[in-house]
Amino acid sequence: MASDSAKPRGEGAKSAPAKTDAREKTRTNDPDRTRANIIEVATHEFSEKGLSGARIDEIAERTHTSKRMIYYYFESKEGLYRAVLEDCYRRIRTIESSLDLKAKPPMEALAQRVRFTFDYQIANPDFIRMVMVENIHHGEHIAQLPNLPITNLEAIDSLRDIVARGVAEGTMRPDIDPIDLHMSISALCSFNVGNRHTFSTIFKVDMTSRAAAAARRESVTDMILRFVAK
Amino acid sequence: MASDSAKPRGEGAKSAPAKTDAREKTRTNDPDRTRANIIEVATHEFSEKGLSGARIDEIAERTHTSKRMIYYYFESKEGLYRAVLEDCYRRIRTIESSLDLKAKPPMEALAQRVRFTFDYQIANPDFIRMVMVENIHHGEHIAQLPNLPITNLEAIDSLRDIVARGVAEGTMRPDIDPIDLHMSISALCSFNVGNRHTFSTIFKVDMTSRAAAAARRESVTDMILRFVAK
Amino acid sequence: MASDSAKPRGEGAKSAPAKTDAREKTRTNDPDRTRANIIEVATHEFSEKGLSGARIDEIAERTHTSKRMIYYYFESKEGLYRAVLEDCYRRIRTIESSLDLKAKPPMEALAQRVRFTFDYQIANPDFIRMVMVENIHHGEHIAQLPNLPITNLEAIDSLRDIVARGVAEGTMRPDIDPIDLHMSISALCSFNVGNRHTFSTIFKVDMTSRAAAAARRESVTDMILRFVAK
Amino acid sequence: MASDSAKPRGEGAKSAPAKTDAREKTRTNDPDRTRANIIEVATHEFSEKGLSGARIDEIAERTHTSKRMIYYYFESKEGLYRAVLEDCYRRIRTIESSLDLKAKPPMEALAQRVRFTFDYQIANPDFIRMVMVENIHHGEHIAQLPNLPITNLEAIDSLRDIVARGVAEGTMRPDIDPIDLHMSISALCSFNVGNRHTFSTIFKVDMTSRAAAAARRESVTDMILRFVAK
DNA sequence: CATGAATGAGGATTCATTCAT
DNA sequence: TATGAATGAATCCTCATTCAT
Repeated sequence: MASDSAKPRGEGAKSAPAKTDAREKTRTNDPDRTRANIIEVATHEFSEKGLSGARIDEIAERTHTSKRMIYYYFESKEGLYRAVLEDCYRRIRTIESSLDLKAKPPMEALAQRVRFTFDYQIANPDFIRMVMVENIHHGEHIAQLPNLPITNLEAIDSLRDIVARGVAEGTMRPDIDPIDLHMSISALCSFNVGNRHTFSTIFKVDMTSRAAAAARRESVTDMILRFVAK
Repeated sequence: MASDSAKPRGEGAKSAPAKTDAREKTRTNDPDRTRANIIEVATHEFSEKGLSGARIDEIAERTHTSKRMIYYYFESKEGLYRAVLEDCYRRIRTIESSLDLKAKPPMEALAQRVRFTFDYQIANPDFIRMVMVENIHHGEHIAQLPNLPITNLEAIDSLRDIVARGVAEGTMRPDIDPIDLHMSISALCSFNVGNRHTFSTIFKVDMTSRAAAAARRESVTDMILRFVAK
Repeated sequence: MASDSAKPRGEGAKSAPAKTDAREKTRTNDPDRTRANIIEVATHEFSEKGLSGARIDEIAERTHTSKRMIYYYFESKEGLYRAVLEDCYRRIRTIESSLDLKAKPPMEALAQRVRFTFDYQIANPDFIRMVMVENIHHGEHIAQLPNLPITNLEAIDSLRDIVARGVAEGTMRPDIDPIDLHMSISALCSFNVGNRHTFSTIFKVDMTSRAAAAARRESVTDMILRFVAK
Repeated sequence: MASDSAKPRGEGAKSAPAKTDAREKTRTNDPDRTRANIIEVATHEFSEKGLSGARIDEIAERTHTSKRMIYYYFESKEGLYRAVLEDCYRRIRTIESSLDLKAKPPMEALAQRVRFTFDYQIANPDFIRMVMVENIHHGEHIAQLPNLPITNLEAIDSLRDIVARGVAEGTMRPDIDPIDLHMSISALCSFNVGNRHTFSTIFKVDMTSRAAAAARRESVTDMILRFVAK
């Protein structure tokens, strides 16, 4: 149904600057744009309130179109949610792929990868929040996405390559499982965003300031590097 | 300990009048039990479906009592949710406190602490799921719980003690921040439960088998130990 | 779900006269009555506009309760429709059963049966209209009613008895199939109500006046009697 | 017979301007054919689901053209419905007229007429279903068709002729009203198709098999013949 | 304490129809 | 003529919550 060529127009919703012309409620007749705009708005709504908490009316209101268009393109609230989910994963994959770490020394490459991941999560909290939402729903929607699983293996391949080079070089332990390593990186990098609210409340600590984030980023990077080091 | 455990009957109680008289005798049902039963059922419902996804009707149905009782004890859906949240944190605190690590060598104590945390999350997925749900809601409800923050500092104190002993002993680095360490342990131990669904779907790996859990537990423990090691 | 003891309170909706007390929007707390009232109103709406043409809002408006109650008792528009359908068939069965034809001479009994059926259809157009609506929907809803089919066989049994007596008496042919006979009676008696609008428009004839109905009733009765006569 | 068959382009046309010029050449698609195709598809849709149950989108989808064309030719859903209704009646009239019964002996002619009608209904269930749908809507649309009523009187005239010949011949009763007779024939012949679903469900009988249909046809024919017989 | 009935406000979804190209 | 995009106004349905008993 409909085209899926949605041109992703940046991760940060509201900040998109120049958008050529008239904004609100202009009949676009550009399906890709309409679609992308809906997804952009919906991403924020779903990541902020969850699947059941999100309101189609609210999404429609923040959109350049009407509620009816949401159903025209996505068929249902869940259909829209799935599209949002897919889009989130597509974006992170695209960006992760753009990292070129092969030329760098393994340890440095790994550090860069960790820092990049850490920064990405902080810059794009919608992503990890969507992941949480989807996990609350037992991953039932991601399981329905046709062309997702394979693609993300790039992240693993990249790690495997780094580790292999590190081992060859003698700086890394040989018994590192790339998937396990990826899991640890993900866990450590997403916690700061995903669990920010409860953790900071309970332990009365700041987790969002630049300083706090920077310190945590180094701690996380350090932890990963020490883990793989020989 | 008759009926005084129906403690915080709502932060902004509007109508609940004095009800400690004649009525008491008609039914012998233990209010504590009723309350506990509701919380038990609600915990599962909220952790499975989130705050907005959970249905009061469903909770009432699974309960030994009726919907009316839920409102009688908790005043609103949010009131019930808060009670559930509080209960979750109370339980984990109680259990964490029961760990006596002071007698053990620091490294061993830390390892035990990590393994314990890891196992607890696996055995009680409701907890981490509730934490996720609460974070989706920006921690606004946990912030309203009157007597929570202080209590959990025990976990930090315990870690601080272990690290101090490790440093004194010469087996641990001196520049370890206990809160940062706790964050890492939490992140690594909760990821397996919290992100299980998306991660296993995307990377087509098993995360729930005994073997997978055991391997991951050791990897996590290893990571923490290497991190603090001198 | 809910009780199905709905006390049928007369076939003609609007005409019900004395109803004890206050009418509009009084909290009844008498589920049977609420249910019956909803069915009464819904019967008319569905028979007038069909399943898809009927509006839940309209039904609710004409009811003593609210739209919400419709869903409370009947779960969905289709659920309400099914309840209405069942009620229609229950009523006609009840009334048909009340006819005591065994004491009368066969020919006379049959004539009375035909006239009664003819008059019933005219007096209760909702019934045959509901049957038409249900046939437009391929009988899919009546097929879902749990306890219907058996019961209506009384109508057949009654006819079989009449014919048997007529045959024994020598006034009726022996090769009359009671189901086939019932079908003819139904066809002839329902046409006047069911196809009234198109037929009278096309042939520019009056079908609703007392005289027209009376003449048609005799023609139909005559046709049936001649058919079975020896 | 190029484009003049797009006859009654709406009884209350609001906007349709003169469109008989330049455009004609761009596409060679035969408008008559397009119209006929739409009507064909719509006939089935309306007769299957009723006026309110039918979906313009579905009709458009099953059509060789687009939704826009439906509105171009028929102006509205009701306009299309009316066109379908008219087409149904036109077809049955055309076919009924093709029966040449004047040469046959009256009783035989009548029998043939009944059998023909019976078979036609079975072969064209859409017709009787449309009639039912229209009656559910109180015949309000057929009343709007400009040139229908007169035409169908042929059916009555034909019957009148047969009966007159039968009376003259001495085989038929003199007091037969042709309209009343037509009504009976219609009732008996349409019931098998129109009420098939409910009747077969309630009485657990088969009404669609060849054998069942044949038996019923003879019963119906027999009933009509006995009715008119002297 | 306990229950089933009742409800208003809101939320997802659908539909006939029109517009831009 | 023809098409896909777009839409407002319903329309069905749900939910937390309250009332009568």
